[in-house]
Parts: sequence; C-alpha cells; structure tokens
Amino acid sequence: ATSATSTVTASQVAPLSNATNASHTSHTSQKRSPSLSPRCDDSSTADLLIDSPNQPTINQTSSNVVDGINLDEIKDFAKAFKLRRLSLGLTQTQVGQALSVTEGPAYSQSAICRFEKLDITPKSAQKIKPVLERWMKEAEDRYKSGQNHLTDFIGIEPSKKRKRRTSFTPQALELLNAHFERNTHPSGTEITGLAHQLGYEREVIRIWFCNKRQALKNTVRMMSKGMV
Amino acid sequence: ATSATSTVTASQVAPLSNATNASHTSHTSQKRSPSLSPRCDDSSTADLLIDSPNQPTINQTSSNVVDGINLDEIKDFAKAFKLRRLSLGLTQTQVGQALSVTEGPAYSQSAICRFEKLDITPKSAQKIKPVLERWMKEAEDRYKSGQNHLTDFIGIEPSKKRKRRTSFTPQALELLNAHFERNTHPSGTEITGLAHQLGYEREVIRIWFCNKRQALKNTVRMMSKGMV
DNA sequence: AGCATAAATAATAA
DNA sequence: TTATTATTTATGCT
Repeated sequence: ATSATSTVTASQVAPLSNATNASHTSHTSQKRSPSLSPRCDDSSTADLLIDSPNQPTINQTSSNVVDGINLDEIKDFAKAFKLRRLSLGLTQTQVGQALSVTEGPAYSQSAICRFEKLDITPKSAQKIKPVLERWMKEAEDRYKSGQNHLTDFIGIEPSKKRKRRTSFTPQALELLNAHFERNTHPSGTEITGLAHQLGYEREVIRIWFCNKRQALKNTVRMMSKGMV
Repeated sequence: ATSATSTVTASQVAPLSNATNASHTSHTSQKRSPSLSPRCDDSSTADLLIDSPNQPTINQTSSNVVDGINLDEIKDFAKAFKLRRLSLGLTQTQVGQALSVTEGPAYSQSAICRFEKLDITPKSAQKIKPVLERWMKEAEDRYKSGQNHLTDFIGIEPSKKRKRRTSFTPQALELLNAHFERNTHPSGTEITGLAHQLGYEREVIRIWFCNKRQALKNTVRMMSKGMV
C-alpha cells in the first residue's frame, strides 16, 4: 500500500496455488498430516469423518443441495468471484477492508479466503454470497467508469484516514490498570463491559489490553537483560 | 495444487478489454539497471543484454514503438498472459518450472515476474513473448482436454498440499524469541542448531525468523507513524 | 467469525 | 539465476 504510483492497474495480483517449496534442506520426515482434502476432487472424501460437532464445509460435501441450498451455484459463484477479484487486481484483504467501510455486513480477509476456498458451511456461504455479489457488481461498475472510482470505492490510498489517537482519562486508566492487574487477558464480555462502562469503543479497549500486555512483555524482557 | 479449486474455464475469463492504460509511472523508486547475468548458455541472449546495460525497461518507456518493437502489443500480451495464468490457477513458479521441462528457452520465476510487470527491456520482452505465447497456448489446450493433461504438462504432482500450519509450544517460542532478540539473522548453523534443539524442521525455523523479521519491521513502521 | 501468524507466492537484491 | 524480502493467502485457535 505504499508506492501507489499511477500504476494502479490490475497489477499485484495475488498467488493462487502452491508451487514447489523452494526449500533446501529437507530435514527429517515430514509429518504428513491427515489430508484435510480442501478440494473438490472426489478422491475418497470418506473415512476422514472426524466427528465434528460442526457442520461440514462445502468442499467436504459431495451432495449438490443441502438444506435447500444449491451448492453448485455457490461453487460457481466462488470461482467467478475469485477470478473477477483478480481481474480487478484486488487482494482478499482489500475486499475485506472495503466491505468494512461500506454499509452492510463486513467480513475479514480470512472470511473471504474461506469463502473462495469453500471452507465454510453452506449456511455461512449462503449468507455471505449476496454481500460479495453486490459488492463486486458495484466494484466492476466503478472499474468501468475509471480507475479513480474504483480505488475510491475500495478505499485505498485516497481516503485512508487514520483513527484519531484516543486519550484516556485518568479515571479510565485507573480502572483499566486495576483490571489489568487482576487479569491481563479479559474475556470478550469483560472488554465489552469495560468499554460500555467507560464510554469508549470496544475495539479501543481491546487494543489497550493488547498494548498493555506488550508493554509488560517488553519490561520483563528488559529486566531480564538487566537494562532496567 | 490447492489451486485446483480455483480453476475456472478459460472462457470465463473476461478479457478486461482495452485497459492498456497509458499511465506511465512517474517512477517511484529508481529501478536498478536491468542487468542480467550473462551466464546463459545462449550466447545470443548475452549479446542482447550486455549490449545496452542501461536500456530502459518497457514500463519506463513512453513511446509505443522502440527499435521496431511494438510495445503496446507486448503490454497487451503481458496483461493477457497474467490473466490466463491466473485463470488456469498457475503460479509464476509453476510456469517457470514447466518451461524448463519443455524444449526451448526456459525462464525462472523471476523472469516471468519481470515480464508480467514489464520490468524488462523491449528486446528481452520481444524474445520471451513468443515462448510464453506458445507455452500458454499449449497449456490451455491441455486444460480444455482435462485436468490431467494440464497437470501432466506442467509437471506438478496433482496432490501437492499445503504444509500444515506449525504450532509452536510456548517454550519453543520463548527460546526463539530470546534468540531473535540477540540476533534477528541467525546463521544457517544456528538455525540448524535451534531446529534440532527444539525438535522442529529446519525449514520451519528458518521461516519463523523470516516472518518474525517481517513482523518486527511492521511494528517499527507503525510505531514511527504513531500507530502503536 | 476474526485474530494472529505460518506458509506460499510475487517481487527485488545480490 | 539464486537468495531474500515483501505481500498475500490460509489456518489453528477460540
């Protein structure tokens, strides 16, 4: 996201598949993991049924229709989506970030990755599909009307405003620190509670704890080196 | 490879028509001279390259025709090539390796990368183009006649699975981090030692350091921007 | 569903 | 070209 020179063309397209690993030194035996067969090929998908409490993902499913959901349709869309994304020169990360800016549900890079690989349950896919569908349509329209519209829509460079640095009140810090002393890893619920109680955004609080833990770690590290 | 999932029929590839965007990089970074080592056994290549060490790359050229070479044509092909490559779910590495197997000149992943980015001289491009053209045509034909023909042509083992994500024990991380603090660039010997000591593959340890350096760099970057 | 980060691909340096 | 770095994708957790 650095140079953003005029060459915003569909360059920088992301990798698609695994190629040979250029590693030297193939040390000892590889722990050949039980293949998760994240693949559509029909090679014996049975037997792998590790009883999962969760629904199987689409690519683990052989049927074409589940719960009234047409999997083929989703598979086709996933493929097309990926291709269109690449054609526009977008990364999963960019799409994810763009989604979080526009209205409607947002999804992370991970979620998009999993959608493209169909490594999600039919239900989830069914839910995400329309969101991506709509977004992609819009993105393509923008693309056709010129690069600027697209980059603008995606929210790259142009309007990447940085969040203002939060400043905590002494009272808030006191409470946060007190909490931190009891528990450096507050649960999601606790974080939400604190955020609400103090009137800060949840994410701000979460980050505060991250940073605090980091600071603690650094302190410990320095002390162990006799630097403090 | 995992990309098998991403295969899309070539016909689905929207040509992304026109798009020959004339935007010519107001260059950000001073590109290094495109000097390639004249180590190739193909003497003509050597001639071609040493003959003008400082010749500008295509993307540094504004003209459409240089030395009787139609740059627009090359640009269009480069774009189309990339898209077709992605549509077939191939990586630059795979193409490079496949080329080295078939008869005719071979090119490395780096060479293909540069061709796609037009970060080569017109002469070099002119020379590579037909090779890639011929190869891609063949690959697409194979693709149409079925996956097997393609994977065969490419010389990949159909079931190359991504390595399972390693999870390090806290103890291992502690040792690794301690090491990292002393030296972010351990020597090969040190890496081997650590791998042995911790019971992980050497390559895994090497990659850990790569990623760790990356993370550190990102942190520094963010801190300098006041983001942490 | 998302974070953190391992692994893989693309780009650049040597 | 090969070796490394920079970027992106994918996955183990929870």
